[in-house]
Amino acid sequence: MARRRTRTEEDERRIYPLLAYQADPIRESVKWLGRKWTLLILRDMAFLKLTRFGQILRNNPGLTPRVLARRLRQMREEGLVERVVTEEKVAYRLTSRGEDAVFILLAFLRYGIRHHLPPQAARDAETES
Amino acid sequence: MARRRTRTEEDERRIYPLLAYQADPIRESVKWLGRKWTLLILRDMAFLKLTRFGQILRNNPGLTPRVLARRLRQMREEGLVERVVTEEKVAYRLTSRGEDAVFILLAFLRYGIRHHLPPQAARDAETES
DNA sequence: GCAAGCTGATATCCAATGGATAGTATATAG
DNA sequence: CTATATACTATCCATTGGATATCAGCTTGC
Repeated sequence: MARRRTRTEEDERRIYPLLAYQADPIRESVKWLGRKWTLLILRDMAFLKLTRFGQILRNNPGLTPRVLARRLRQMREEGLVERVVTEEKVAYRLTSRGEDAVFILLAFLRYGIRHHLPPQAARDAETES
Repeated sequence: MARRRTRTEEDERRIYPLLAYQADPIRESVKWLGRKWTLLILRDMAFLKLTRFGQILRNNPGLTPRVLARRLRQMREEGLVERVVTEEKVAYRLTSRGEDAVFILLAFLRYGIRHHLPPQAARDAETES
């Protein structure tokens, strides 16, 4: 994991005016990526290399086909994934925009390691063995 | 903004086993931070330094008092914010765990700048003036 | 050829969540 | 005494999500 970095005053001077922007970038990106299951689907595709409807479904207990279909459609609208049909099979692939969103997943991963893993596991995860 | 960094194979070898973990850190952190309005409330507190119920409410069109109250209660359960009563006034403050979650906001901010700002504004935002 | 079993979905129905709006308790201002 | 503000809570309806069944298209066994 990258070394922790503290936000500086310089950071804040740069960030503040962006939030006042008519289309606040945090609000917009949360709107497209923040709905239930979206980030977990993205995780399955980016890290576990899952590409099939059924794989993603089986990997997420609680996720139903109805919701997965809707989410994939919305993710296609945002340009995060594309639907590819090859040899009569359907596959979903991350676009470059989808790859860009992986940085968000890494931030969640780091937070999760720090705050939702038992202490010993968190130490193992942060210090390379 | 930090320079872009490409994920390496080394990264992937480190990330994969974490996802197989019984309590997947991405799933856990998304569960606590991924509900509607949570990240926007966090943004208001971290970047705009809002501390009052009414301030946050007014700054988020569409957010209702009912939902804000529930979200703040849930955020207190997760230890992201604390409720402080001083001189008969109520204020909410980020805890250190809340500050840790700001890295997630920065990831959303960067994605939003790249993909949800008009091209010229995105360039202005990424290259310091 | 045809039932059995995959696949990627869609349809129906009910539960949970969120949004609109009104109201409450307390305090301060005029 | 009324008006206004703050930090909520209550009621009600709309939207979203979850459980389950079903479907169309294709392959596989026999």
